[in-house]
Amino acid sequence: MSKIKYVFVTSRSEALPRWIEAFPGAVLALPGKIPRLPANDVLVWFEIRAGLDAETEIKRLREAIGTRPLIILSAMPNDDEAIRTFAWGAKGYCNAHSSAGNLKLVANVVLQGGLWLGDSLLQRLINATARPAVLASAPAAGSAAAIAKLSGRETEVARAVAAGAQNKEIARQMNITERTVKAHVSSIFDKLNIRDRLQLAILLNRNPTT
Amino acid sequence: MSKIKYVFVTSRSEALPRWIEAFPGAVLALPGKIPRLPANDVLVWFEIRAGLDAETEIKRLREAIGTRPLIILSAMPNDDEAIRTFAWGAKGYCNAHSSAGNLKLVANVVLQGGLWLGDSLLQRLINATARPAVLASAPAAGSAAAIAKLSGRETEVARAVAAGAQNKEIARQMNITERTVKAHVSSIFDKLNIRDRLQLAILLNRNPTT
DNA sequence: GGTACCCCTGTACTTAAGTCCAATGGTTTA
DNA sequence: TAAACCATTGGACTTAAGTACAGGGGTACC
Repeated sequence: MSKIKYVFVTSRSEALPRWIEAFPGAVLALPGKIPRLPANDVLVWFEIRAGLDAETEIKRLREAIGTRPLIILSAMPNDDEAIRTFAWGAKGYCNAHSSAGNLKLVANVVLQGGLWLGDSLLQRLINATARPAVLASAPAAGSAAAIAKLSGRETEVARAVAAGAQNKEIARQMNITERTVKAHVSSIFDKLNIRDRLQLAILLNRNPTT
Repeated sequence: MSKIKYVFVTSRSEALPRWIEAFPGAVLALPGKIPRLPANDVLVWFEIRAGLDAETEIKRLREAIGTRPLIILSAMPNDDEAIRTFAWGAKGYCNAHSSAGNLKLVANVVLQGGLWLGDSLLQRLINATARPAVLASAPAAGSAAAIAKLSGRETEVARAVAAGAQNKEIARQMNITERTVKAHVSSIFDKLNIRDRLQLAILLNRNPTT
């Protein structure tokens, strides 16, 4: 992993000392004035502040940063706010006044592909999800029938493709060769009688009507 | 952080080579036969295997390990199983055949207080939780808001792409050159800050809330 | 033991996709 | 009227995707 660039998006005039302590080279940006970002290895922090439409700002920010990881800072964290931010695509949510050490920890976790959220929050998510109705409606109707024809690994690959992943990414994630991913992908096309990954994404992502 | 002890709970007679590679000093234990554990710095892995009542086992295991972090391994990971395991208190869920490097990564994330779960899973959790309250007031930032930024022709192209069409087909259909289609497509990617047509399809096809 | 999968990989090839640089003519707007 | 989009295209290029052909090792079933 090469050098990571840290960008703090906040309406403050200057960064909190702890942020700088944690990430000396960090860049400060105002909401709505996001600088151009390099292709990768960027971690974006957004601080929710009073008197600021977090939803609008975060969504705008998301468009500016694409799929780069985003962590939300809040001076007064609470579960509801956290859930909303995760719904907007955040990978982490933590106290804006966390120590430098904790910030680095959170950054590490997120950069390694993990999520950062409190235990109470997780429990709320689980409780809301682990109900029959939700579970039942999860996989789209069309997809369920389609996926049934696939083998275990093929299913994994198909899901990843439907989520927008490229072969190389899937290979890394599943710890196999890109060649093997291609083999699975071809087999999937064959079984589902479709021509390319775009069709697969459409098939698996389409809504169950109802 | 002092030395961490890793315990793998599985019905296998021996650990997978990758587990040992990742954690040379790891201990193997059978479900129901958990050894006494030191006070802290223990990370417990539990492998879900066919023909085993995961729920009962995990709950029993939970009693034996207290609040020590638990990560679930599954040879055939899927979202439903993952949700259930998190409901039972797991901190992570990953493929039992992950590489040594990945296992260490997951361990790191969890030991540092993070959670490990796939993106697709998070999305399901979020959707289940946030839908009634949040989405009600903010109808699908996805398609509508995104498309608004596109010009007329770009919108046409975007819709065709999201429907699974190839550039050549779109060209014929719109009676322009494939080259022009490409230009529109590139412009779309640029405006929506996405990388390829697959992402576009996902963006436009994801539930526009009725 | 044979047949049929599944999972994994390699080489080599064709084609679709996407980008870069560059240009033309039309419309809208400050 | 200049600036700023929009729609259109060309040439050249790089890379991702997908296919064809071919193999190895594993499990499951008859």
